[in-house]
Amino acid sequence: MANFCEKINHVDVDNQERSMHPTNNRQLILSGLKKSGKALSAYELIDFCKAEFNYVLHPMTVYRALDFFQGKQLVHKLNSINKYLACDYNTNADKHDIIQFLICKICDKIDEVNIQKATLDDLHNNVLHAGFHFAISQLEMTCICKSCHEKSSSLMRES
Amino acid sequence: MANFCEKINHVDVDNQERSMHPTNNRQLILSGLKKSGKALSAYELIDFCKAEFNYVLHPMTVYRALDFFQGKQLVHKLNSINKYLACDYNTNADKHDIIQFLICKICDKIDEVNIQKATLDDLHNNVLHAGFHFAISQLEMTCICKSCHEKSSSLMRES
DNA sequence: AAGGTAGTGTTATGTTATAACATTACATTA
DNA sequence: TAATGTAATGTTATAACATAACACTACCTT
Repeated sequence: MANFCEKINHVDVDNQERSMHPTNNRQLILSGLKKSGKALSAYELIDFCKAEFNYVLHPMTVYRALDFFQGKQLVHKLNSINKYLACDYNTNADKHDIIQFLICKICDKIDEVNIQKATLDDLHNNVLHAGFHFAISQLEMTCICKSCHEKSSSLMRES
Repeated sequence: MANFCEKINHVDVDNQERSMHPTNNRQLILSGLKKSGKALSAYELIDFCKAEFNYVLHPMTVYRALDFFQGKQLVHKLNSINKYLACDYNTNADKHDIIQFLICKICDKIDEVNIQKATLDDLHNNVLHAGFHFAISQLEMTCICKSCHEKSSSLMRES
C-alpha cells in the first residue's frame, strides 16, 4: 500500500493526533470521527472518510481502530444505537466516573453529562443488592432533544 | 399453511396466552421466549422454537411478533445486547416506572430491579438540564453476575 | 540478520434487522 | 352470501452491523 500521508497532508490534524503518527489508518479514522462531530456507525465512518479524505477503508480496519481507541478511552461505543463517538477527553476529568449519555432517538444528537456521586451510588447499590458487580462505564439514555421535540410538537398542532 | 395448533397442543400455555388466541405465531413466539427463561436474540428464539416446538419460524415473523409484544409491554428489548426478554408483567406494578436491567456481560443473565424515585429524579433532572426530554423506559447496565464473578476470580487464582 | 510483536490487508462469513410486496384470515356490513 | 376492509402472515431479498481467519508487512530488539 502506498503511504497515504501524501493523500491526507491537506487535512488539518491537530498536533496530538500527529504525535500518534506511525499508524496512519488510526489517525485518519479518529480524525474522521472527530470531524464528523457526531456518533457514527462504522460504515457511516467509512462513508465519511471516503467523502472527506477520499480514502477507502475496509470495515475490518475501522473496527480494529475503533477497538483500539475504545481501549484508550478516546472513543465510546454507544451500544444502544451501535454507533461510535469520539470522546472529548478533556471534559471528563475523572476516568472512574460514569458518563450519562443522552441520545436523541430522532436525530442521534448526543449529549454527555456527569452523574452525581449520590445517584451513582444508588444505582450501584441496586446492583450490589442483586448480587451483581458493576462492569459499566457509561449509562445510555434514549431521549428526545429540544429541537426534535419542538418539531414534533409543531407537527402535532398542524394536524 | 396448516393450522399448527395441532402441533403445539401439547405445549402448556397459560390461559392468558390462550386468550390471545387467533394469532398462533405470536402465541408460540411469546411462549418460547418465556419458556427459555432468558433474553434471546430473534435468531436464538427461532432456534429455540425449532428445538422446543419443532416449528420453523421466519425472521420477519419473529421480529413482527416481538414488535407487537413490545407495544403491549410484554416483551422488552435489551438494546445493549440486541436480545429480547419476556416481561414478567406482574412484578412491576407501575408501568410508568423505569426498570433497571442488570445484564451479565459474561453469561447474559438478566436481573430487573426497580429504581428509587429519588434516583430517577436525579437522572431525569440531568436530562432536563441538558435540554433533552425523557424517552426511555429502561436503564440497561452491563454487570457481572455473582457466579461469573466467582468463576473469573478462581481462574485468576489458578494462573 | 534473526526473531518478535503489532499492525494491516483481504476474503469470507456470521449476526441482527428491515424493505417490499404478495397472499391469507377473518370480521363487518351491504 | 358476497364485497370490502383490516390485520396478520408468507416470502424473497437485502441492508446494516460485526468478526473469524490467515497471510503479509513494518518496525523494533538483540
